[in-house]
Amino acid sequence: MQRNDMRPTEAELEILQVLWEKGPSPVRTVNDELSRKREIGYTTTLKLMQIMAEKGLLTRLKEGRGHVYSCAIQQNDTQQQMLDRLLNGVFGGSATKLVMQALGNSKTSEKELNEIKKYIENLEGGKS
Amino acid sequence: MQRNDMRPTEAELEILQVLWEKGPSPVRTVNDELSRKREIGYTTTLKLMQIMAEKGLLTRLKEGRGHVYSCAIQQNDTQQQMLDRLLNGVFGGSATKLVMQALGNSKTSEKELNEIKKYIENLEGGKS
DNA sequence: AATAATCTACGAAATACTTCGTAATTTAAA
DNA sequence: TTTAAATTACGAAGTATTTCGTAGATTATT
Repeated sequence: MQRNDMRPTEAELEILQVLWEKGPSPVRTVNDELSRKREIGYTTTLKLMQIMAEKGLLTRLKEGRGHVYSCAIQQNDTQQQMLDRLLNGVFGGSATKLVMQALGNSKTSEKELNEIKKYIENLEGGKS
Repeated sequence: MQRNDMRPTEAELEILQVLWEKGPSPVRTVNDELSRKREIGYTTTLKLMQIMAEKGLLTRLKEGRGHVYSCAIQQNDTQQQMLDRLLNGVFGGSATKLVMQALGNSKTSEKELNEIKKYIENLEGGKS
């Protein structure tokens, strides 16, 4: 399994997002995607991705004229890790507090709220 | 109200945590607290807190030989802001996904799960 | 008042993160 | 095969963050 203490930076996260969504892609694709949100030079994206490959956040394969990059870390693992960080760093470790705040100030639909309720009941079942 | 787009850094967050928990405190107290977790020089903490005061994250009052610092931003606001950031940055904006992940991999007690369920039902009531 | 202890102000080094220019390389097109 | 287009490698500048040393000021002790 991948090293677990990786803390992607803000910029790295943007790139991971694209790759998680679009799957393995060349720099060009990632850069195009990032450019839709903000101005960013091609070589900036390239450099970031090269560094991420060195760090082990991405892997890459030669493909035609350039490379195709893939995420080396799971989206789930990253989510969990960053969640833990927020939980301990800002919510004093209370998942309850975090969950309530997340649901309170967000436009979560009734349907989704119901799903969550079911999910909780499932958890409760598993514990008893 | 306080500016809403403040992004405390990691180190700043540590300090805010202490002040939120202990209330207004001098540098010495904050530094002692931080030192329990990791090695950090007094002047490092001092400098950080001075910068935070400049930025408007903290306020301070002369008190005896030194100063007493207080948080200028609410814990709630900060929690919400960082939650939003995580939500959009890593969970694609889906509070549901985030909540499930938070509950899934954490040792939330049955009692707490129940509280959350009630909280959700309350939300549902408010929406209909 | 002299000495010691504590705190502040200031500057600057050390580190981490982001950005991009340029030159070299590779591939495709003319 | 020459030219053009795309990609890479590399270095380095720019910015933000974290760290701390030193000198000076303030307060408490002797």
